[in-house]
Amino acid sequence: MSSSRRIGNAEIAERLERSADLLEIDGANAFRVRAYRNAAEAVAAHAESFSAMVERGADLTELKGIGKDLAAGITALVRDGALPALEELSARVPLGLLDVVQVQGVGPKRAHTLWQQRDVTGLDDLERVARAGRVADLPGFGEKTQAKILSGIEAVRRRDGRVRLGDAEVLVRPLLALVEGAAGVKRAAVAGSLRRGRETIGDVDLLAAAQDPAPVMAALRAADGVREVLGSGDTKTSVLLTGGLQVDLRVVPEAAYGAALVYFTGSKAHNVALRQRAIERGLKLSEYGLFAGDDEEPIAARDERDVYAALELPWIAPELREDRGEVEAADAGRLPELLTLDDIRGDLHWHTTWSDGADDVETMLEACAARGYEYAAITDHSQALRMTGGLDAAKLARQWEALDIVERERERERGEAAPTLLRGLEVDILKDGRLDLDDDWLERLDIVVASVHSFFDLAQADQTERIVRALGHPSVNVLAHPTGRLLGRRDGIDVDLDAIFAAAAEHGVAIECNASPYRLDASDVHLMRAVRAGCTIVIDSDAHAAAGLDDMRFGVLTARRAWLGVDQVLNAWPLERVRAFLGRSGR
DNA sequence: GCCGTTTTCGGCCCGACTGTTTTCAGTCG
Repeated sequence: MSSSRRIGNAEIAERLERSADLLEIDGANAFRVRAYRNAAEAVAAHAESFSAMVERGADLTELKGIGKDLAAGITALVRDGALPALEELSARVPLGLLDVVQVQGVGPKRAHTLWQQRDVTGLDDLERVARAGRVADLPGFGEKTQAKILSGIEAVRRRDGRVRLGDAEVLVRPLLALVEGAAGVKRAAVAGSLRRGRETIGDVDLLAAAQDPAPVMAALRAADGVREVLGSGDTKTSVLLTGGLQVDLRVVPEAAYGAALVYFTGSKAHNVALRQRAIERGLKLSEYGLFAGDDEEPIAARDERDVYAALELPWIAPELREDRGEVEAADAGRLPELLTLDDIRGDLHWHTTWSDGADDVETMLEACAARGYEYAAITDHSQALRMTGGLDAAKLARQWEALDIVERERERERGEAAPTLLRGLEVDILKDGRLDLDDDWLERLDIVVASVHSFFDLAQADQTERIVRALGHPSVNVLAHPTGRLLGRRDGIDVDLDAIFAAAAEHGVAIECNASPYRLDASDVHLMRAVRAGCTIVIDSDAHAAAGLDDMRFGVLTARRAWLGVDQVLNAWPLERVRAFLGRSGR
C-alpha cells in the first residue's frame, strides 16, 4: 500500500456521504445519490475495517449496497487516500454549497439554482445576495423564503453540530411531560434517534396519540425554551429550542400509535427495510398502519408488536433499528438477548477525592450499594495526571490504609461489606507504552485500568505501538476509553483499532465502553469490532461523583446498539467470574 | 449506482408542510 496511514470506516463513510451531497447539488440522478448514501451507511456500520478488507483482497461487492463501481472507489480511497468520484465533483461543485444546504428551506435544488443564477458558492454569498433582495425574485423562491433563509443562515452559524445524548435527554424530559399532560393525549413517547440511543442527536421526535391534535400542538408551541415555531399543522409541529435543538411533534389517532412509533423511531434505513418486507407480502406500510391493497382498515397499527408480528417478525428493540442486519436476524429468529441495566452487577471505574473525584470513598460505595451492585472498583488516577492529584506509590499506600478502615467500618455497621470493594487504579499509559506505576504495586492491585491521557497527536503507527505495548503488560485488565474522543469537542487519537483489539483479545484485556455521555468510547460500532476480534467488554461509568454512576445507562444503551448481551460484558458477570477474568483470586 | 427464483433492464419508500403557485415543486424527516 502506498498510503502508510490506514483510513477508518467512519472516514470512508464521511467521504461517501459528502459525495452524495455534492452529487445531489449537481443535479445527479436521485437513485445514484441514494446509492452513495446507502454505501456510506453500510461502511459505517460494518464491523471489520475496510482498510483491512482491502489489504487482504476481500470482495467488497459481497456487502449489501456496494457494487462494482463503489468497491473500486473505496479500494482507491484506501490505497491512495482519495475517492476519484469525490475528487472530480470537488473540482466542479463549490464545497461551500455543502453549508448552504444546511440552511432550513434550502435543499439541493435551490442550492443549485442559487449557484447557477446568483453565483452563490457559500454562506457568505448567500447572505449577501439575500440581503440585497436578489433571492426573492428567483423562480420558486419568494419574500417569505428569502426571510427564512436569512434567519436560517444565523441558525447554521450558531449551531455547533449535534447534541449529546445526555444533553438531549435533559432538554426533552420536560417537553415530554408537557405533551403527556396536554388535553386529550392518550399515549406519548420519545421516538427518533433519541429512542434508539444514538450517541448524538440531530433533532428530537415526540409522538402523541390524541383525537384532537390542536391542544397538544398549542402546548408545544407555548412551551418554555421554544424560540421559534418552524411549522405547525394538524399532524406535525416543529419548533426550535433556545439552544438550537429542533423538536418535531407528531400527533396520530390512538389506533395508529404503534405504526407511527415504528415509523418515527426509524432509522430511515430500518423503515425502508420494513416497507420492502411489506411490499414483498403485497402490503403497504406507512405511519398510519400496515395495509392490504386499498383497504381503509389496517391489518396492524395500534401497537409496535402488532406491526412487526404482521410482518412475520418478532418485536425489534429500538437500539437495533439501524439496518445493520436486524431484520434478517429477526426473520431467522436470531435476535440477540440484549443486555439491560438490571444485568449490571458492578461498576469497575470511578474516582474519589483521592484524585479528581468530588465524593469520598464512603459516599461512592453507598451510592454503588444503592444501585444494587455486587462489587465496585475504586480507580483513581495515577501520578502522571498531576492536575487531578493522581496517586504515586506512597499516596496509594496511604489510600490502602484508609480503605482498610473503610472496609472494617462497613462490615461493623452493616454486617456485610456489599458491594465488595475492588482496589484498582486508572494508570496512565506513558508516551512510550510503559505504565505510570511500579510493577510490584501493579501486581497487588485487584484491577488495573490503563488509559491514554497525553500525547494525543502521535502518528498512527507510534500511537498504536504505544498502546499495544501497554496491553502486553501482564497486570493490565482494561483499556479505558480507547480513542480518547470527547463528543463535539475532540476527535479521538489516530490509532489502528483492529491492531489494538487483536492485542487486547490476545492478552485478556477488556475493552471499555466508557458510559460518560461526553465519551461513549468505545462507540457502538467499535464495540462490535472488538467483540468480533474476541474481546470482552466492560461498561464503566467513569463517575467523578456519586450521581455520575447513573451514566451507566448510556453505556448500556450503547452496548445494546452493539448487539451485546450478558455473556460479552464483564460487569454483568458474578464476582467470582470477574475475579477469574482479572486473574486475581482475591486478597 | 445497486440489484435480481417474475431480472442484466427498469425498477428503486412514503407522506406532511410551506410557499409559490392556481395544481405543484421543493424540502424535510
